[in-house]
Amino acid sequence: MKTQKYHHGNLEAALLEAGVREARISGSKNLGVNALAKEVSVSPMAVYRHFSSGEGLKASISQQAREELARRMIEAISHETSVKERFEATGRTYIQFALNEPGLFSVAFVACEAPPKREDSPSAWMVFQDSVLDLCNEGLIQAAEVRQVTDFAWAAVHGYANLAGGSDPMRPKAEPEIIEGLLERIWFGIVKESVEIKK
Amino acid sequence: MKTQKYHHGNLEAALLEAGVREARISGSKNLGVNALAKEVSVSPMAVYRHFSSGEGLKASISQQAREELARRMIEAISHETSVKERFEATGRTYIQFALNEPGLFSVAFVACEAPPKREDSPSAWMVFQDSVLDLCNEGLIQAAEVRQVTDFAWAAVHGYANLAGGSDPMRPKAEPEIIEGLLERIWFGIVKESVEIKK
DNA sequence: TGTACATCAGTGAACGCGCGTTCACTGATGTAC
DNA sequence: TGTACATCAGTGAACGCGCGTTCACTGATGTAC
Repeated sequence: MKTQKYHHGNLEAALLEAGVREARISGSKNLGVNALAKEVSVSPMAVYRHFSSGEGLKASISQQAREELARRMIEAISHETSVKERFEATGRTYIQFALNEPGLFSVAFVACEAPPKREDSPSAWMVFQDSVLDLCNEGLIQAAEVRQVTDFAWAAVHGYANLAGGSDPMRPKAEPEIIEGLLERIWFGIVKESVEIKK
Repeated sequence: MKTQKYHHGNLEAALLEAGVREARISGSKNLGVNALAKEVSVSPMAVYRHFSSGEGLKASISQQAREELARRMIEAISHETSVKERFEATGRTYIQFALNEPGLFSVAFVACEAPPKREDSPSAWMVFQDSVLDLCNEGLIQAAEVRQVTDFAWAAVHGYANLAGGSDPMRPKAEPEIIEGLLERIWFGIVKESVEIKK
């Protein structure tokens, strides 16, 4: 890892690593070309061997953050069995990610003027959608509702994560029972029936 | 308005006006001290007579954007009669504001290191909360649920506004029926019962 | 197996620019007497 | 009603800094023959 020879260093990975490390600490503040080049002890120009522009670099770091989120969601899902629990685990993990890693979360959804070099893998959106498709397979929602349900649940979780992790004095409290209450209300919005009736 | 004399101009208002104008066009990109001072044909130092720092100026412009949002929500509410319609009008207006004024919306919730000089007036959050309190007065929700419901509905609407107004290729479609579907699902999450049963 | 050479992946210095902020200073306004 | 003077609200130039990007160049690697 420390073998920073003149040549043949895995500079791209090192830049992304440094970017993620910086993102954790201070969000999207210090993700510039010169700053990160200095961080990995490299000339600024070297960055352009691997990224088309500073925006491209930022976009790839943002992607790293999203993929980390996706991995945590996948990990959380693996511990649950019922489709409802699996679905709620994705939302809970999403919110916890935003609260535990505010810098990384803000970078994950920062606006970039350039696209990343490849598609997200794993993709947090796909993980979310898959858990909705599972609800569909179980007959809890109809196939035609999949897109609507995904958008609704994603929006509610994403909005809560943004607001609770923000600095507004009126922001929602980030307490477990509040989060569970939110997930419960999302569930009502998904199945459109009260749980008691469903049972 | 054009009386830009040496002295006695309402520079503070002019700066905020220019900031809002710039925010509409390009979000939070060009809200710096030097840029806005130049925009209103004034020396940069003059800005510091009215704002403690560049961050303070940005915070006040952000506040202007939030207050504009709040005014539109109030206006929309005034056309509705039933509490449900009034509530949904706030959410619909919030989303439409984000879609029609993406720059202003992003500035409204941009992170600022300094607080604004006064409280929001009108406050979008208060408008939202008031419409939830109306639901409570009508007996549709319990008093103890007010905070939970406000957080849930605010999160869902805010998240949808952020995602739909973003640049992600997987973002929700910004079509009326999608938005109405979202508002309907939020309503289920609020009352926790299907509408048919309620009637 | 050795060598010539193209290519790759970096160096190091510099550019123009806009940023937030500060300096000493000044023209206009308001007020006390 | 006039005047002296404090205060207010600006000017204009400059600072140090970090930004994205570009220049010509070079050390290391890989490959054809």
